[in-house]
Amino acid sequence: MTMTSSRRLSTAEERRHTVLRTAIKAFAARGYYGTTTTEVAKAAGISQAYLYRLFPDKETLFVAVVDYCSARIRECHAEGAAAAATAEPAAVLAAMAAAYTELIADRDLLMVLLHATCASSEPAIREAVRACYAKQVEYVRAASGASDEQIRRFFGDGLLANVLVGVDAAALDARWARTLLG
Amino acid sequence: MTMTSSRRLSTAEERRHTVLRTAIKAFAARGYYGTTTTEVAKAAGISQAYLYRLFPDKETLFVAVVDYCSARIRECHAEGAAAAATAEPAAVLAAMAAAYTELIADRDLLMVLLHATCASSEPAIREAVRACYAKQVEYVRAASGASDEQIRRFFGDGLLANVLVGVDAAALDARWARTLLG
DNA sequence: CGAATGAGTGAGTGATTAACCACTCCCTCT
DNA sequence: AGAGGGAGTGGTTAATCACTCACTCATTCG
Repeated sequence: MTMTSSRRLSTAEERRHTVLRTAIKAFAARGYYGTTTTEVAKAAGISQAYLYRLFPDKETLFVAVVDYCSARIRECHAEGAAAAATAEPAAVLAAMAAAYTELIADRDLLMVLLHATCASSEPAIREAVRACYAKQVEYVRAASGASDEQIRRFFGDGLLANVLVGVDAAALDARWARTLLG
Repeated sequence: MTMTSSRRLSTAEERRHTVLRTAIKAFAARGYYGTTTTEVAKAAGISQAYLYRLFPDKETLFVAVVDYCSARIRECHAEGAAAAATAEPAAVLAAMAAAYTELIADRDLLMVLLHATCASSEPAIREAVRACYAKQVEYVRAASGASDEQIRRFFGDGLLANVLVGVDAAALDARWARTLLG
């Protein structure tokens, strides 16, 4: 509607993006049910009322955050695949796994996805989580050419890493933790 | 204190046990943050006020439910191990995995543990989850004599199964779901 | 019998929450 | 200059939550 030159992004769109980025931190701690919209707004540096101008309701906001995380993971896998030593499936998977391990080192993104899986009794959230897995599996398959069995093991390892980060197993000096951390 | 014969269990203790059993269903749907104490009380068939007589607060109640689930899983693993064809680690692990798959078919117990992992930003809950994993890993190790690598794969497979049940992947007719279900 | 004890509840309380509305400020275009 | 619209907020509301209290009913024991 407005002008025809420069300054393409409307400020509201920028804000929405800021909210998604900062909301990860907020939702990571206590998930969909346990996080208040006020906390999300504070993390983004805006009022709670304006948060509701940017997103119609809490569920839509959370789904948008999940989609954002899903996209970040796909970027991460892509970078990993690009850095693979050879084009062999196993090598590509290993490179992707390494990139993923680095990505989830900060915990927040990972915890959001764990929380999203938990909150999948809400239909809209379940769909977002399913879509996230669907895109990941198909991307990994396409980029690596790995077999079903390899892909399954890839995701099994990833989920184990998720949980270990989730309970902060690395901070423990216990045999079970060392066993699972490998 | 009371009499010396018969009727050993106090009724309150029986009630507490009923609550733990039925609370699994309640907490499974929306987790620690999303489930109200009223819902838990209703599921157990008692008033919310009496729930608070049986458990000092919501967190203690939830931790007790997690411990109860943890014990159920260990029983399940034990039954699986007992039914193993041979005493070889791989055979014992396979039998345990089969028993576990059967156990989580009803979703509820599994979802509680997933939710517990999510809620591990509460220190008491994190400790309960860690204890649950610790007991599982050490039990599996002792009962099967498997290597660290085998144990890691065992839990990776288990967690993948958890998530797939969590998002009800079996109900989908999509390639990614078939790949991960194996 | 009567007192004591434990099971169990109805009716709240204060705090918090998602969502809404009326409003101000500021920028841009005419 | 001034109108129009978008960015952004303070204040509120109806509902809901964890948790409490005063109370009743049933059993048990001396």
